[in-house]
Amino acid sequence: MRDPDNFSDTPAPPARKRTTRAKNAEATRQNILEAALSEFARSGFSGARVDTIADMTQTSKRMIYYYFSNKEELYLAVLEESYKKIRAFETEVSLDELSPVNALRKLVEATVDYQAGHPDFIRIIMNENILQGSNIERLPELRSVNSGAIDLLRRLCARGVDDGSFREDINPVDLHMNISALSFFNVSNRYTFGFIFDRNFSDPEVHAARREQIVESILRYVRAA
Amino acid sequence: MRDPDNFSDTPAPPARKRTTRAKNAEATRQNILEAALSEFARSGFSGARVDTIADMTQTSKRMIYYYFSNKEELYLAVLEESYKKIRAFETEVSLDELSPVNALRKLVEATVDYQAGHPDFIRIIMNENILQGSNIERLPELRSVNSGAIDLLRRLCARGVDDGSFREDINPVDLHMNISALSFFNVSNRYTFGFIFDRNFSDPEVHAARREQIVESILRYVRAA
DNA sequence: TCCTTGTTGTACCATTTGGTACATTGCGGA
DNA sequence: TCCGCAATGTACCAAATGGTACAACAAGGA
Repeated sequence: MRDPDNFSDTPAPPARKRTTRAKNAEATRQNILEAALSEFARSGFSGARVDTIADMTQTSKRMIYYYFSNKEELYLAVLEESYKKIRAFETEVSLDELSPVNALRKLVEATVDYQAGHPDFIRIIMNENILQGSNIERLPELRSVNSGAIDLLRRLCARGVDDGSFREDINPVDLHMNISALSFFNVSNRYTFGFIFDRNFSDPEVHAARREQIVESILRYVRAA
Repeated sequence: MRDPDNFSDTPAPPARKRTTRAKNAEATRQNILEAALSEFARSGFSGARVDTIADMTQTSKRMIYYYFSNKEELYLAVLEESYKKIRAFETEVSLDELSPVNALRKLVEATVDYQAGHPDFIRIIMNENILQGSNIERLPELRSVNSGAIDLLRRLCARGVDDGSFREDINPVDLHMNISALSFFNVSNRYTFGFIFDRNFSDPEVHAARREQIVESILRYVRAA
């Protein structure tokens, strides 16, 4: 994913291979972003330590401030990239050749799996909500990004109404919210809920069973009559 | 619930009445707990400032360390009290004289309203999950506390199956999880979701409409056939 | 070859922050 | 009335933490 060249975490031997500096620049930036995602997700904005991020990087703290002028900007960059990645995922799921019911099933399953597979993303969003959305407001382009998800559902609902499998009065935003809520909660509250009710969501079987319940819940929500 | 005596939220005039010290002691502790809940909820564990909590209090930082030996213990006390309060609420909702469908409707509505009315509680739980449940593990009594919620649902399901209104294969933990997820998400993701999809959940009408969708979703989830 | 410019490492600083030393006050029991 | 101890206020500290000064290095154009 990245040129590991002459950077390493340990006190480091002088220098080994050698690539052009220009090439490393972007790689360094990405390297920082990945480390930052992990650290912000683990500890929240305030809990995250810039020094810790630097240590996870193949470069130094100096570089963090070189590419992202301060901690807040770095956090913002992480937030933006996280949302862009989930959008990319959504558009990848191909549903057009499936029946409405099967398409919705597939979409829900994919969403549940995606969220479960990206706990860092979930935590970043949780953290942003603790901060009362103060940063996301600076990223207005996310609105158009996410409205794609609604369009997708709107079309799907229309198809479902046409073939008689869905009821008519479904608001796609509510539907999206139901899907999001059920798949988000699985991950977001994994620790407290898992502890209190003794469910280990890391277990693949537990995950699959829960996913089926979510699918069931959504299908029952949209089905006609 | 508490002796309101000479405590108030505003900067407050020097000192007014005068109660016995002993009496004030418990009040001071409660006063600190309330301030801490608010601050931890607003900023998360790391983001919360002990000095800020002290400022919100009618007493000094010294007292925080007197009653709770350090920041972590204070956080733990807040977490514990939050859970105990939500338990108290659940047992208060009386459902026995209602039909299963109406009882479930009432329970869901009450849950949605309760969570919406206690955003600080929601944030505390979010924060605890960001911390990967490291503190809740030290409060094993919460397990028995919350298992009451499951018992309630189990009985309700049995009644519903008896009178033919509910399907037979409902797992009460899954049902509880659905209810929790849908009502939790409303509050937990209020800022990001609200911003992206332009929904203001503080608006009573928006809240009521969403609540009805959640009830609908749950009822469809349990209904027979 | 040399100089400009983007990139990077080292060492350091000022402030913030959790936490404490120490003195003081006043209630309640003897 | 007086003393012991719970309760509290003031002032302070050491460590952690976000951020920076400054120098140096490398690559590419002149």
